[in-house]
Amino acid sequence: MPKTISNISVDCVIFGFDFKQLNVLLVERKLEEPKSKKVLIDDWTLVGYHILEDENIDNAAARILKSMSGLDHVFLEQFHTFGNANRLNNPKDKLWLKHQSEGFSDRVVTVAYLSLIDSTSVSLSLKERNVKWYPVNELPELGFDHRKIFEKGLDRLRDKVRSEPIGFELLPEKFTISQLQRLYEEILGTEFDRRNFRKKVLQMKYVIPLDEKQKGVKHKPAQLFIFSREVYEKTKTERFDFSV
Amino acid sequence: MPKTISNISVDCVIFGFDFKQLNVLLVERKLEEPKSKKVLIDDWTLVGYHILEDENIDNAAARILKSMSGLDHVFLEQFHTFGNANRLNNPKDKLWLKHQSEGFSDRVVTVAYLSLIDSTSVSLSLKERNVKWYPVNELPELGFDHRKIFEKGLDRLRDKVRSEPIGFELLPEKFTISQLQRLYEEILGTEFDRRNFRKKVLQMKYVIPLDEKQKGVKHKPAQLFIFSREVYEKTKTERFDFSV
DNA sequence: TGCTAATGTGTAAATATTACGCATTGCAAA
DNA sequence: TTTGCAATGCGTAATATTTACACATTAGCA
Repeated sequence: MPKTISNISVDCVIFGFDFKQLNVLLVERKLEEPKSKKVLIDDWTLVGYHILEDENIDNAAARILKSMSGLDHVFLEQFHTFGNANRLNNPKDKLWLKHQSEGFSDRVVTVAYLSLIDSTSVSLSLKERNVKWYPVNELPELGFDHRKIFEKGLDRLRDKVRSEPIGFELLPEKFTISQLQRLYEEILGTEFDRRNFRKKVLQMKYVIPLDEKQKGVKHKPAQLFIFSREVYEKTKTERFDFSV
Repeated sequence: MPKTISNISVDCVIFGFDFKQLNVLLVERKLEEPKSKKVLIDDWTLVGYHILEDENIDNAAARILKSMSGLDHVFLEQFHTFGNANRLNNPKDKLWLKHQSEGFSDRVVTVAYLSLIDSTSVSLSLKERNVKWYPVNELPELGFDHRKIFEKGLDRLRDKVRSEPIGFELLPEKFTISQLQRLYEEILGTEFDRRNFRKKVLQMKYVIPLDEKQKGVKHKPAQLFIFSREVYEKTKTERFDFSV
């Protein structure tokens, strides 16, 4: 691995959706006293890493995302940079950094990314550290200033999902209209009328009905749809709008 | 001046409005061969500077903005971080950096800020370098990757002005409805129907009519209004919307 | 006094949003 | 085989919002 830049890092707020809840991907941060095995730190963080010399920041984020999820070419977008002088100054964080092998600066600026992935297609590669999906409203204690970063990422998702068709990134390629509705309701914390929601979606020419139905459900199976970015780009004149 | 961090900077895209055009504040970047006086570089850049050790990034931006405009407590918001490995690698930029006294890294990540100021209240403090307002569609050649930064800043302004009441930041405290309309038309590149625009604005309870009229115009003087952020925050339930 | 260049107001038509009820389908239990 | 369940799929009326558009008013200035 080439050398990293000691004072610049990237953190990813990676969202997934399991048809019930909106989840975020976290990594366990655990530190034990070598001899006594006493637990010094046991909390969670977003996934992140320092950027490499000669590496574009976007590429650093993509690298980290791929190493965690195995996924490439998914929605990944910078949303904010956190660089307060004291952001790594609380005792636990200092302790953690001291125990890391690499020589990190004590003043690190981190560029935060928002990522949306189809979590049904991902099996977490656990590697040496514990990685887990947490529902966004049941988060454990987060290290560093990651709570703040997470909140801002969620805000950005909520903002953006209303004006751009990025919700689809959280669903499998083929999805039903109810699944899409549940997703939007989860993200925005609202409820839509089922019939009006359907009407609205059917107007979007880039949400394309398939000749195929849902399987393995114990009720009337719903029709499946796909999202076409190509059609979306072509017909962009109509404003995308999922306002509450 | 305390020491700066060599690989992290801040750049500000500062917008102003002169009731006709939307302008951006630029600084001249000029370099002459010491002996022959041959002009090696003569172009323009956004205003920016490296951050100081122990200085929060937001504070660095505020410091730079104040040093240029004399203004404090104006609209200032981070919008994107630019950190491609090669962003300062073109010959002119390398030459410029070589001639700067301070020891800058050749890999600098810059955090870009969007600022909106009432340019009618500002007299530029020229200092040692030439500072000028340029209409956003008549920009001169920009150094570094500042063209790209500017474009993204303008995009952000256009986005944001439609969903949040930030346009007022570009106007004097007291303004007429036509001035507000011209501002929105300039930013969004559209035209609004005068009567419908007025109707819309008058519905906003946080745009408050004064018992005072425009002076020094040679036609029927218009009523003056002020924007009240306080009232806005209180009545935020209604969505702010200046969609095209 | 009259001209000019803006401001200031109201209404009808078109469009978009909301509210809401009933028939249909496939599975599973009786 | 029938019946009940749970969700899908469809249509219409009421309401709210947006758009289009025309004429009277005011202050400065010639």
